[in-house]
Amino acid sequence: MGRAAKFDREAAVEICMHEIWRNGFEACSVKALSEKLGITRSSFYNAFGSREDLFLEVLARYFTQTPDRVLGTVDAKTPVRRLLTDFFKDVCRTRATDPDAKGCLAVNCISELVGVDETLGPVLENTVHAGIDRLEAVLETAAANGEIENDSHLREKALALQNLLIGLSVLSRVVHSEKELLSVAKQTLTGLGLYDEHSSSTSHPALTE
Amino acid sequence: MGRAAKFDREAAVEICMHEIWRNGFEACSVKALSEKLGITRSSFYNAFGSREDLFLEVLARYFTQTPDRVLGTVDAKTPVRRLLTDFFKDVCRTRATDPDAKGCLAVNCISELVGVDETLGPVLENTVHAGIDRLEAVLETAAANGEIENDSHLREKALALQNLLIGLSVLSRVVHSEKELLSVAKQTLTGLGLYDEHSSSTSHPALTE
DNA sequence: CACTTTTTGTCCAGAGGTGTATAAAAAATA
DNA sequence: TATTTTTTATACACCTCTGGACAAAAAGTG
Repeated sequence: MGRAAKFDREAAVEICMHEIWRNGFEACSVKALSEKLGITRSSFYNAFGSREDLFLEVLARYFTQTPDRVLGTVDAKTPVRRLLTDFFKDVCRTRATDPDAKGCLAVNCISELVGVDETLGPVLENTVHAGIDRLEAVLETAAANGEIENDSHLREKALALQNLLIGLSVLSRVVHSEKELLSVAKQTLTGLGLYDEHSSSTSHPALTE
Repeated sequence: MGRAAKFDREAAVEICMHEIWRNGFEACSVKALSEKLGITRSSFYNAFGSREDLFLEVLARYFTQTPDRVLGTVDAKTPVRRLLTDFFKDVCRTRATDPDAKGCLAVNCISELVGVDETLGPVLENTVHAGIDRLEAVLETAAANGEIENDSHLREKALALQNLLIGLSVLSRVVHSEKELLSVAKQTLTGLGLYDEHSSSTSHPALTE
């Protein structure tokens, strides 16, 4: 019942997310972010606590929007190869259609923060490990329902998938052609026995560069 | 016939390279680098011109030391699959044995500078494209001497190799086990038809994590 | 010694930013 | 009106840094 906040917190986090995504975390000072939001530094600190806390909020929000949400929707009946193929196609399209070619926020910040920032670095490390865990779980589902062979190397296959994802995220900063990114994904997934030929292209034909 | 420089320029570039590699370019101010070198800012500017010029010198020096030098040694008789396999093994070992897990200087700086710094960003973009070109040339050699099939998709295969390399560079910031990195490389190379089973392990058995 | 190059130190004028504290004003509700 | 929360503005004390200019000192050679 006190004064209402002047700005929409969700919208503010979204704006900060894009600034950090485009310019990197270190380049986004509290002063610069406050100005971008049209509020004073005092209001920024009152609303978000600190730049580090804001970053954690940004990360959380980012993960509600990333293509890899679908990896958490897997159940015993999910056709995993189709899901993975669709997922990587979605990643390629998302990265290729981004006008700023910003890549992936989390992957961008690995270079910047892991081994450098004692608080945020480990957060990003955990993000990568969680991603590998999730991919492994997805592969376990595939093995359980006979889609792929369980050759006791699912962890390694999950690592290779995460590597493909990370690589695409960085490569897309430089290579902007969806077709080229898709060819990388297709080749690597095919080699891992995970490419689904009949996968939906989600109603969009592959775009030419 | 004037005064001699007080410091060894090569050694200075090496020191700066490690600082930038470990902390990122933006974090390395002229003041900090000068202090690290034990010289004044004036001497820094006199010797290197600018921080951007220094960075270009650092990059050039870095590329004289990176594992991918071997890709330029290919001639018509080179067994390409062995060379590529050895190369990726070397990359995995180099990254895994780095006590700081610094990854790859050039790849680290992509996130930081591409799309952000108008001068240095394009330099790094060109580096990536040059890497793809070089891999494509290597694959053309392999096709010419019958090691692999020339299916008119060598450019795409080169892209997939570059993606593997970039992925490993970033992944190694988080995953420090050489064995795990090697498994990623092996799986992906195998899938691309480029893994050489009899490749030398360069007299070091794979280290366990 | 003269000449040259490098190093040093200082200044300029400016730029950018930090977290914390505090008081007043503003906005909302009862 | 009183109460509460948010916003604003300001101060503190400090920090960090920039490129360029310039003069003097230092170091090396002829």
